[in-house]
Amino acid sequence: MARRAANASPSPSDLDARKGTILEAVVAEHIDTAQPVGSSSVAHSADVDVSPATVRSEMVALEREGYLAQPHTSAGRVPTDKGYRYFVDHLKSGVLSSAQQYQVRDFFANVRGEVEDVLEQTSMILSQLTSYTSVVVSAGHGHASILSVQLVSLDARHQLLVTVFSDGAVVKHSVNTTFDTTFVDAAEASRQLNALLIGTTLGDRVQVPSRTDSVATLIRDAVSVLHAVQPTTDGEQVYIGGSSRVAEVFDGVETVRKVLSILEQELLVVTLVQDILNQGLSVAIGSEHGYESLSSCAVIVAPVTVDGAPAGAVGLLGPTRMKYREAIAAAGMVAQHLARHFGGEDDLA
Amino acid sequence: MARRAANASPSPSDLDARKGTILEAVVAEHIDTAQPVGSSSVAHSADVDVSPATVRSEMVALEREGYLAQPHTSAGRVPTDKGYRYFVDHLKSGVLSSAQQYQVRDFFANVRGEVEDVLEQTSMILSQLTSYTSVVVSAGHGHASILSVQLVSLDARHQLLVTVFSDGAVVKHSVNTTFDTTFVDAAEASRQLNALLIGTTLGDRVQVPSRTDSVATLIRDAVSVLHAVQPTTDGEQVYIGGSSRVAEVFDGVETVRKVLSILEQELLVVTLVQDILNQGLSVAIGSEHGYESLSSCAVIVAPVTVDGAPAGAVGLLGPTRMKYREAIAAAGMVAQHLARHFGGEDDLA
DNA sequence: TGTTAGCAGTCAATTCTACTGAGTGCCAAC
DNA sequence: GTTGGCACTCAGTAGAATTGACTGCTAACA
Repeated sequence: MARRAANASPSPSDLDARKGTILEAVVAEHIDTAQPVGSSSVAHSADVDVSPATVRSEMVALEREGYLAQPHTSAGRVPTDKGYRYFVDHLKSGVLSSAQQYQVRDFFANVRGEVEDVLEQTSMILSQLTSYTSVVVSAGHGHASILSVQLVSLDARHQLLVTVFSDGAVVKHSVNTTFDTTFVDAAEASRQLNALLIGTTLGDRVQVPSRTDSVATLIRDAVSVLHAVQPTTDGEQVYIGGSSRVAEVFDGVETVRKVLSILEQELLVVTLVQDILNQGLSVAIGSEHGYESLSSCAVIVAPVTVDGAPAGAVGLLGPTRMKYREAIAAAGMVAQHLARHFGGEDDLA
Repeated sequence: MARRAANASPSPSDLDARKGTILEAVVAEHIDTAQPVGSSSVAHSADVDVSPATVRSEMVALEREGYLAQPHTSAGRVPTDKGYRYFVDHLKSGVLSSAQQYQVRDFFANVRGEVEDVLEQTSMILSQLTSYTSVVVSAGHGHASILSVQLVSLDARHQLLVTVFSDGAVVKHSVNTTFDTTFVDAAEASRQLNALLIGTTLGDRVQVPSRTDSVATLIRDAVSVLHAVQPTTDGEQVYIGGSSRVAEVFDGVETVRKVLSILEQELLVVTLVQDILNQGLSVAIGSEHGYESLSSCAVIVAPVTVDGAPAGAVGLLGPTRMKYREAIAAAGMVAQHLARHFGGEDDLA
């Protein structure tokens, strides 16, 4: 896969072959064992055939260049974020085990129900597949056009504005008035709102009636409520799967707490995923994403594109020493299946 | 508050005054310190004025009767679930600090937005107030009547059925057909569905047309999709606040994982809360609720009643050694404000 | 010049031991 | 029935000794 980071350091940061091999061996072993890696185990690893002493001198160099770090003098080396970055950038693309592939295919072949349910279940299966916490983000309907709007009266002063978008999203907004509204007025407002809004997107400005009668006021209120999108979001949904994995995968109560606390804030998660995609990355390691409290995490994202338009993303959140190969493969495969699932193919539900 | 458990043991399990005082002192101190409690600290506590030796002999009795347990020979005593139960049953009702009361009042005075948002924020504030994980459950719309149904065409074979309930809930269902549907047919089906369903509840059976034309088929499909409620749920929503608290409040990775894993399963949480309410309890301690993996948890629930009908519940989840007095008071106060917020009072949003 | 073996040194982690002190149960005196 | 006192238990801790997994350095080697 060997995705190059768009924001990679000016020099291509390519190490000579032997240093590269050694670094990769260190990272691979550290991911496996979670322990500092010593020179001898690297020297005995498959791709390296120099003595421990040579490995040691190379490690000194790698440490000086910032790829490795030493917890204390008499310990082995541990990769830094930069070390992981090199590793990920030079990763050969992986594939899932056939059992896992089967599981994904089987899931998408049989999944039924509303979009929301599918995304939620997708998130669960992705987490199950990787044993990391997964995140599925669906794009907002900011660019979807309106198919229908309807005002439903709850009582004389409370209306419910129900809007249906071309992407199948249904959104409700309360419209409260300071005057009583008759059913007739509500129906008339509904009719005019439809005429006004169908085919527009939330970004389009529309010409609202300036009259002062109750129907016109109702229409103005409804449009303004509808268009009052949050500055930070336009209806993205987040589905988090396997948040309990956080407790398994990270060590230290404080880390677990921090990560959970981030996951609680859905807006933050959306922003995080979009930031990473905007940086052109597919993996953000440690401090790369700029979220202080996720500095011991790596985030993998795979965009989901339906009919050429971005439709969301799937992500995985794990420790920096996560199994990148498998996780990237899983996220990629799920993203692809998700895209196909929502792309033209008719689902038989 | 001194709520008696509906399922309390046959005998009212009332200890003589001194035993009771001692037990309460043990529980109170254990809640405070998380440490086994010894005879001397109990003897020196405010409400007890006998010597440590006497306390010891009473403790032996309390242990024999199952209220206390000893982690090991030379340690103090720790309350059992039964001990906590006694403590909770004899708890005097507490009140929140005035700062906390102010916070709740202020919150409910200023909160705006859709029901869902209010509930979500309520859950957050309750968690913040108590530093436990909070759960807010809204009742399903199984008993709400239908205000409006509308079929919106996504394309020739995919319709969206949008249903508005009298409680303000909006629900969508996909209706997919194997034949092409014209806009005219969809509109006609929509009209007839309205005539058929408005005023009914999901429990009511309705007479669907038996004709075989496309409009009638569409109507039948729509009604069956709508009425195909899950056997286990009828649209309850769960809002969980402060799940990151789990990491602070429980010790042991495994416990944290188990609890998070329960919280991930929203259906389970709804069932749990309803089970507890059905048992007539307001607090379920340890094994009382029958969920194996929550055996080290206590759950506090307070029902929310709007206009005489159950409208949901708020809950708190903490370790068995939680601060019951404060937590019960907080849950109670929030439940009450929530009821008032949705009961008749006009919100000015 | 780059690679290697060997060696001395470092330091976290482990193990062992001894000790401390909180807490008990029991008993005899009140 | 209550209490003080005493012997006993045992988890937790602190300190010392040991281990062993590393390193960096240096001298020999190809």
